[in-house]
Amino acid sequence: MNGARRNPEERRRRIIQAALELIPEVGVGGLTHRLVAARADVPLGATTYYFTSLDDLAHTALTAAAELTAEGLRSWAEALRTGPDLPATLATLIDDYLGDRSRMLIWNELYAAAGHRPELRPLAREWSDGLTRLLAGYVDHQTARAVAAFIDGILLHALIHDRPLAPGTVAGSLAALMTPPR
Amino acid sequence: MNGARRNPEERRRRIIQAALELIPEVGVGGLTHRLVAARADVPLGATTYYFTSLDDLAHTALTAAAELTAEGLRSWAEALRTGPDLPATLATLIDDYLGDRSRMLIWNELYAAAGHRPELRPLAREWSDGLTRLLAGYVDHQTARAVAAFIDGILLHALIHDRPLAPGTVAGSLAALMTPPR
Amino acid sequence: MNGARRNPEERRRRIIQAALELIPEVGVGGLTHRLVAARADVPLGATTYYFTSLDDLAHTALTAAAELTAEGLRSWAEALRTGPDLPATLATLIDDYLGDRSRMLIWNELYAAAGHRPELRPLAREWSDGLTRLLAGYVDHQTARAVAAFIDGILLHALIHDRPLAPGTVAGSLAALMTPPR
Amino acid sequence: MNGARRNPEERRRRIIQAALELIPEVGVGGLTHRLVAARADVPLGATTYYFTSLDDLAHTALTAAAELTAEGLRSWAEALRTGPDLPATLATLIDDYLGDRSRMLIWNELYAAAGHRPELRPLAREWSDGLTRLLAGYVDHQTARAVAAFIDGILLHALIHDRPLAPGTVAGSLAALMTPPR
DNA sequence: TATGAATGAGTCTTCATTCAT
DNA sequence: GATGAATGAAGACTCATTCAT
Repeated sequence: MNGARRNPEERRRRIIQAALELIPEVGVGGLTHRLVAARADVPLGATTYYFTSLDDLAHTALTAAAELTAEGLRSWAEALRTGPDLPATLATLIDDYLGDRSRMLIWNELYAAAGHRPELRPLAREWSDGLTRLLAGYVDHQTARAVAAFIDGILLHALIHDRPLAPGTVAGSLAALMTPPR
Repeated sequence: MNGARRNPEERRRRIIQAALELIPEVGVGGLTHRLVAARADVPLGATTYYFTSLDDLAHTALTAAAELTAEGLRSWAEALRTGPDLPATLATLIDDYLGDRSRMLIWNELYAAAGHRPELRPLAREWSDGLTRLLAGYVDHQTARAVAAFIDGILLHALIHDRPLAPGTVAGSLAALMTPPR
Repeated sequence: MNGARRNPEERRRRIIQAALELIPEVGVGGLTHRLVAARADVPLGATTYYFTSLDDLAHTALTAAAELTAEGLRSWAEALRTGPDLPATLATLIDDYLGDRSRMLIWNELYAAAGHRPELRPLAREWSDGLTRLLAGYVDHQTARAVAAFIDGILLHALIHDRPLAPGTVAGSLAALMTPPR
Repeated sequence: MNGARRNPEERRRRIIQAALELIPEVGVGGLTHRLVAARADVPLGATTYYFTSLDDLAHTALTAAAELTAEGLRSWAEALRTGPDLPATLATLIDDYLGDRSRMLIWNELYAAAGHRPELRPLAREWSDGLTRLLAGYVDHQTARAVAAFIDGILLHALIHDRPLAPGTVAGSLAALMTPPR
């Protein structure tokens, strides 16, 4: 009777979505079939039916997060292309990102998990590599890497400090980083 | 006859040390009494005898890591005081840090764990706050925060990339960040 | 092929039955998952699958015992309604009860457990309250309470003495208790 | 320096006293060396040093409780000897007893424990037998047993009901029980 | 195809008891 | 004589995974 509920693709998506909601709350390591099934409001069996194992589920969810990130990068690209001032636009984009704490937490979990699960490293690199590629359209590659690292540092700081760096400061620092030495 | 075995302080230290070895391998969430006991080569009961709970053990180990970090900061302070050129000295220190992958992994685990375990946030802040305080002796506070964030970003990048940023690039970026705009 | 094993209701009942068998042997506090699972001839996991916790299991078993007691009271009611002489009939019923040592032990365990587990008190009151209600159909309420207390005292004595009170004595005492003072 | 603390007899007594305090709170089965040692404010080792095993400790504590009960019976004997009216005096004594909930709980624990630990049965019988002996000085033996059972029933009821039987009712019932049928 | 009952391995934790000091 | 460090057995409980239906 409930077509949507019975749609396999939809089921998978709900489960992944539930996992993504839970990761910021309990960490990747805190995921359990039961927790995910309850959050997704699907039967317990569904989580093992649609995914080979819990690891598979976690990996799929993190891949989905990476895909979302790729989308985010595309919108950054668009903004940078049309924005008037590179550092200021970047600072604004970063400030927007800071508003999505859960996205940052997922990413941080991914970094940590990649530390002891090598198969996650390519996934963990996606954001940073994509960001570097994007920036490399404006500055040289080494500088792009440095700026990407700086941005990651800013996000990391925001996670554990009550007050993030002020956008103005960020913009200034970005400008300094990206301006070729006189 | 068995003096070593009867040395409580030594026992505690061995257990903490084992936990610190394991965190980079399995993550904070991957710690188990059994794993720690086996690594420390102490009976299973010892891990619960010396620590109220596994959480207590993990927290104690992370606190010990923070203490090591504080020591590291003191040696950075010394190096900066005597070093000729601030950015170059910092770049060297960072490069040294990059050699201690396990220390970086522990720190990263701490960041991630702090994301869903608020009681760890003060601990997670220690490195970043200490670094900021140190830098604030040389530049204004906002800049110090930005530089600290940058350094954390560099370390993070090194964790997931095969090749870290070149010290020369780092030194250049630091100089740019720390030089007051003309 | 294994129909019986797949019958959840049956499983639950077996586990509860096992607990009820064990309580007289080891006490409520002596119940363990392992003990119950072995007695019920079910896998260890079944005891935690069907009951939230060991406390839940014990509570459920005691509730089942209370239900049996309620049935017992209904048959007492029937017997008293049709019996010729109230005290003599009661004495006979009590004497019958004395033959079921395990039921008495369970009830005694419940009383003791209720002493330090307040959530069991309502359950512990069921027998005594039901009995009082029943008797209140024949004598005034205060007397009914006194008689109910007397009956409980008789049962208690039987538990620790080799030889219970003689039914004749019991009948005489009941008659004395229930006869309005001249 | 602290002579009392170092006095072995005193130590034993403190431990037993602690156990007696704890039994109403956690039950006989809930006793642990640690709990008792903490309550008695003695080192953990003392509880195993002065008692062969935890069972021994519990048994000794219950024996001490029985001894207290024997004392209680002596004062009942004295009261009954000098009191004007037997049922009324007994009712008063019972009412006093009801005020000492912890003593009732200990006794109830003893009854329950005796159910599955036969070695405790003689101890459990002490109160009831002593009471019967005492009453046998005033009424025939069978009646004495019945009255003793009634009194135990009253105490039991008080444990699980908020409101005990009224002393007046108790006195009336006792009078009825103890008056030879006309 | 989909489910949820079922299981047993593995987790943290408690604790009686031992024993070196 | 006394203590408290130490240990390993055992307990409650969780959960990934399997599989009958």
